Amino acid sequence: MRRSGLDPPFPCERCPLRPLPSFKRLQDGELAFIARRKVGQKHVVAGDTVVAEGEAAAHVFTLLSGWAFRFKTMSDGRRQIMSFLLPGDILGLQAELLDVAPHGVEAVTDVSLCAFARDTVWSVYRVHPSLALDLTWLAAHGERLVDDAMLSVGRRTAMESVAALFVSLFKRAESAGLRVEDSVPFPLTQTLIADALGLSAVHTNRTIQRLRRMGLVRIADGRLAIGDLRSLRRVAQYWDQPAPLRPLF
Amino acid sequence: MRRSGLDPPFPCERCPLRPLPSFKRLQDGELAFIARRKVGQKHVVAGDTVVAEGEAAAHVFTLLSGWAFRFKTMSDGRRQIMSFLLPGDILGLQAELLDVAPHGVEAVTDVSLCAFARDTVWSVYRVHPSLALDLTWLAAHGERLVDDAMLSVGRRTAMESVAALFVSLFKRAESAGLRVEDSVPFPLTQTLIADALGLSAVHTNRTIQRLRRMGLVRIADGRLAIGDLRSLRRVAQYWDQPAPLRPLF
DNA sequence: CGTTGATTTGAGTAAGATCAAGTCGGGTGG
DNA sequence: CCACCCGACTTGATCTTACTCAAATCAACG
Repeated sequence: MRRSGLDPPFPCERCPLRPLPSFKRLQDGELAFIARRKVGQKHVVAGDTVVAEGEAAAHVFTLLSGWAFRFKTMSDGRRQIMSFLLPGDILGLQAELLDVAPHGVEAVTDVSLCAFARDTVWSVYRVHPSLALDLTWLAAHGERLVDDAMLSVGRRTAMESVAALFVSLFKRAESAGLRVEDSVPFPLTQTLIADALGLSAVHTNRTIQRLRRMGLVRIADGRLAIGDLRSLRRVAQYWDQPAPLRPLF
Repeated sequence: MRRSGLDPPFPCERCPLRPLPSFKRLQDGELAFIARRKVGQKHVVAGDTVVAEGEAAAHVFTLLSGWAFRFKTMSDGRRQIMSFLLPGDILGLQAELLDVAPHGVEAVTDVSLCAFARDTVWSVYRVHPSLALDLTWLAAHGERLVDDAMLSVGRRTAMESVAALFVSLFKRAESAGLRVEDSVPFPLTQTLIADALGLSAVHTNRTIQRLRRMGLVRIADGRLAIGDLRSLRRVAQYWDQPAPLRPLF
């Protein structure tokens, strides 16, 4: 296990995410404001904890690179993953507002996070109402993701759930600028997928194999490619509205 | 089916919820501001739709009285309830921010809602930063509820899920001032509970019967009483941190 | 080359779904 | 008042999806 720490902040002016077409442009002064509130870069090694379950809030973070997930565990070890976090996603808002993190956050890959000063949220609300609204937008968007996942876990069959997860992650990875040719990076183990969908790892494995044999997905070398998006969506019964521009902190 | 409509607003100054001990006190001017933005009272009859799935946002509402629920349906009729809404809960924030309601809302009982003017959210952010923060708090709190529910649907057994739902609803109803003696109103049908927990109605029925026979809950005359909260929590493996004061719009 | 984590396969089992009746209570119309 | 209807709840029987346990394979790594 390698070290985790807090480095000098990566300069927002050279942010690799912000220029992407899926992110909202900022107004004058807003970028400078965000940059000023950024206190450093946190690095967490794959498999390590970013935020411990039930811990008081440390910082609000934006995920700059790498994948992570939010989860809850039960005393006997059962675990439910609420959502995966990709570059551009914010984390720690709940913990900040509700005083304590109602869930843990763990890094799937090595991860780099932009850390914001402790009073950032409140200062955003006082100084930049439009950024504050963006923050609420991000909270609402986060809930939308969980709502979608809830439909999978509660009502979709294993086949449909896995298919829906693949479509959703593919689109999100694409919008984070991770798509190359017809594939995106895919660092999730089958155990993680199982914990996100409320399935056992064994059953998840068999389900993925079926999707593969149907030629709907290809997973190899840590990358995910979708053969026929239309068909996969049909299997999943999953249609989302086209994503609007999203804010980035 | 009786009529639904929009009546003159119930005066915020005489709000029956706000004085309750679980709600946050407001600063000077905030109540007046809220009252000014309130455009009317919407009444929806039990079983009717408050917000249609996929519809553009109409208003942001606060639930004044009655119970409702947020849900998604699949083309073949399978339905997942994301969360129940009790007096004091806000609804329509997601639809307002994300342009379209990602889920439907239906009334369980007859329901009365405080409707706010279309530009309310933005004006809150410009004029009353502290209220804006409250709005985000409510969004974050809403997501916490869904996260909890997700653990039930994904990882808890039927027994645990039902128990957890009962505990959660009992506490929420209590904090909305609905508790009388050792019971709260309980208008949910077993079908609704099933749709919230991702179970079949039949299995939900048998599970509730078991809880009853164990003496952990009593449900009669549309009310829910919990025999031994401690034991029920143990069965559910459900412990929440004591609720902090929550904002009310 | 042994270890470790991820994936795969097989066999047996159980939680929960589905199908089919039947009960109970509260309306509604005759 | 009574017959009927409807929705919610209940019960029994059967079936299936997905879980559990156990072991094998495979690749990466030190």
